[in-house]
Amino acid sequence: MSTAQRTTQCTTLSATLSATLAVSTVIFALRPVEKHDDAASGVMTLWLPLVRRTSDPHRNQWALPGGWLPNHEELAAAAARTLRETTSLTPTYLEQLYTFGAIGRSPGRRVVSVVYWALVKSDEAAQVAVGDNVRWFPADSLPQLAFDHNRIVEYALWRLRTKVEYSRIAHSFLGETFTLAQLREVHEAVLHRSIDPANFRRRVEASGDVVETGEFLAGTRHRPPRLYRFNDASPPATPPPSGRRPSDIPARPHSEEAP
Amino acid sequence: MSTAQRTTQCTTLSATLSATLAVSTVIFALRPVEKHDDAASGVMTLWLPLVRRTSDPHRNQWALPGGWLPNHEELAAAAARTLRETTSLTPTYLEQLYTFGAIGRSPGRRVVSVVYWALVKSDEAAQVAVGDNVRWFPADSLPQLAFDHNRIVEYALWRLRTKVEYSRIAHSFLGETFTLAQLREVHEAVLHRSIDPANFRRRVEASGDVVETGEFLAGTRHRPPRLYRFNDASPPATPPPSGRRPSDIPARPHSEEAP
DNA sequence: ACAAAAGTGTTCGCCTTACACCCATGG
DNA sequence: CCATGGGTGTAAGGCGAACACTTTTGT
Repeated sequence: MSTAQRTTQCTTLSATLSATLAVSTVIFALRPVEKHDDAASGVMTLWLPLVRRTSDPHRNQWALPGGWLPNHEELAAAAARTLRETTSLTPTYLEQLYTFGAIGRSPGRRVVSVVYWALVKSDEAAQVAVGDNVRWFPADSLPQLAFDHNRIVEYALWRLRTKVEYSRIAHSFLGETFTLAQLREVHEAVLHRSIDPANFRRRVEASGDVVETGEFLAGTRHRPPRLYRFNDASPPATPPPSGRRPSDIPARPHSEEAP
Repeated sequence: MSTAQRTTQCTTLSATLSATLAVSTVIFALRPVEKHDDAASGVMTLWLPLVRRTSDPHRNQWALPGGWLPNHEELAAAAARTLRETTSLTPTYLEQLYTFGAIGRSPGRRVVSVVYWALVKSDEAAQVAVGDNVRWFPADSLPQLAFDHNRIVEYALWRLRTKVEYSRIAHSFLGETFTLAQLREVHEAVLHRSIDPANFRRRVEASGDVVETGEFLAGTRHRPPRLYRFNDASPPATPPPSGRRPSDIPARPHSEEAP
């Protein structure tokens, strides 16, 4: 096949079908809420990092990290890569959220965005180099974002809040070991309401999602709390296309792609 | 911009990024299960229509209805159209399921498929013209399908079964009015297990999702059952990006696209 | 000793389940 | 009048919400 032929075919394809494919990610982390005087209070809330656009549709507006999908890269891998390149974060949780493809969503050409959502640990989030083009925003009070990104974040927030109640994704915000109070803080920050410590303890212990380490956390102002660890053996209760159903199909390593 | 320039740019785009975008749909309907002698028993089960591929990757294998995404057509509209063109069905429910884009899923070029799932009413499903290239299959025992379509159907089935328990999509299988026994049949067929009629009645009545019509269904072998109607005023309890959250954002007519 | 957080016990009300029972109609 | 599905009553078990209470540490 000559170059001319290939080029012609491409023109046809691109004119009649073929919108441009992009991948974006909504990243959530828990960070201490700021006081007026830039001191940090102990209370944690949901934040997300945004990047400032440097090119033209919506130049200078804040937007979700993302980029075009390279032909040779898996969807989830592209999400993880663009996320790392723009914010230098590594997610502990990454799942496809939704695909946005309405015709008018990007001025000019048709763009279809496969959007992922990610959770990162608090300590890692603290190390992000913020600058003129990357900044954290409180998830509940965002400025006006580029494209339809406000709606996307809103949907991702809803997804996070509903999913935290029936799955164990809250662990993704925490380190290897944690106290039940810390785990409760995560739930309280995500759902932003207070939770009865006694009932929370019993619910979590009964779920089998955590196991005692035997260790205690030292250095607290008062009685030292037990440290727990995530229980890898308990069932996921959720199957986005690779979090497989119990039976049949052989699981594949680490991606959520079905072939 | 000259034609040459445009063509060159296109070649670049298509070589480095831009996979091809497709839309497919998993369609579910309830149909009476077949007996060995081709008589129909009264029991209903889940079926889905598949089309036989006529072109080359996986030629002659069964596959989900679908097609390439035209540049000027909304995602959901493309799903509804390809579904109508291949099976002449009109869905009463249509929702985005997931986007499958793994590199090896289609031999040759990279294809990213935005997959929808749909429900159609039983009486309409009965009128589908089956032929050599369109046929109904029981959802639980499919042949080997083209591409990754077996996995896609498996995921759609899981989605249907979990969603039927907390939302009112079961109504989408039924007509304008229905008896509680018919509604229960839908649940039983989807979940394939029997449900206590007494408890089911109370649960549904308490949910507020249905209202009595005052009419009764005549012509049954025994006591005539009440007819109910779907209650449009009760809350959706579910928000794929347009099934909006209670508050803030103005609802948009009928599509699930966020702009 | 006292404040404050860790952790335990107990009660209440709601919802689901199981199952016994009555009701209405066609044959 | 009786078989069959429509429809009602009721009691037991599970689970979350509320809240009183005990335990253990640092200061």
